[in-house]
Amino acid sequence: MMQDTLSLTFSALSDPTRRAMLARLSKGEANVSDLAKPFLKDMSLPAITKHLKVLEKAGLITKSREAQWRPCRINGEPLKNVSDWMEQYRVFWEESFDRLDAYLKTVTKKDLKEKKHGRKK
Amino acid sequence: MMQDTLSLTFSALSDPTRRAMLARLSKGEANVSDLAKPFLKDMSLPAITKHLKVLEKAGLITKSREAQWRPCRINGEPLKNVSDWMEQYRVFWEESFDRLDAYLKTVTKKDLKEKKHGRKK
DNA sequence: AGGTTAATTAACCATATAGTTAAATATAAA
DNA sequence: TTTATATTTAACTATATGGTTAATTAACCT
Repeated sequence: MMQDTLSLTFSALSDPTRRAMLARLSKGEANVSDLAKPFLKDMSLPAITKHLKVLEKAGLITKSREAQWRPCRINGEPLKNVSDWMEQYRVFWEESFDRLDAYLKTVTKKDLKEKKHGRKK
Repeated sequence: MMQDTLSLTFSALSDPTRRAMLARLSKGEANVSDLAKPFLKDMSLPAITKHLKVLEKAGLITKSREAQWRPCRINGEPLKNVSDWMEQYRVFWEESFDRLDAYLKTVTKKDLKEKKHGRKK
């Protein structure tokens, strides 16, 4: 079972169908059948409803009512929490480039030496 | 089933135990029993092993061997992918609510116009 | 009222996930 | 060689997840 909001958000984002729905909603409001259209060859409408429920429970979208349609809108707030959580780790992917760079420089130097002295390892 | 790397990463991050392990590893290398210690009142060691396997398969940590210990290190690369994915949504949490609201209303108006003049898309 | 469109709910199924206990493996140390 | 420590694997269980089809609800349109 999952109670904390960050887990709920990450879990909702861990599905490509749901991420595609968010991507669509980032271009503007859309109702359920609009959102379903790209996926109806792969899955049924009830499956879509379920995915939307997951997004809704995570607070990533909101649904309203307009006649028989349910227009959905993206809500970025939970993504703010993800972004805040990510910040503490930024150094670990920016640093890796430095290390790779340093490593490549080392290898190059070593290689040059090896060539000169005809030695390996 | 989950094949794409982004889904794998989000899924690995959707558990508070695993995020706590990452937080611990962000302070430096640690072996399995170090990582387990804060959780042994809540779960068994095999449960810890499984969580670490999830993190490892997502590429978020690497494990090496040192005598009977398995020192683990964080690997930030998958988080870079998450960060890149997140960028397209930054506008939805970072801009003022008024501006975001205005933006969404614009998109909605366009959609309504399209509806008025007949078919969408 | 009857029919159409939009979306959800119910009931069900298969697989994945997160945990358990008990046994096994790997290495060090006595 | 035995024992202790660190960790994993095996076998199992319960619940969650992601899908299905069939039925249902809700609102609109003649």
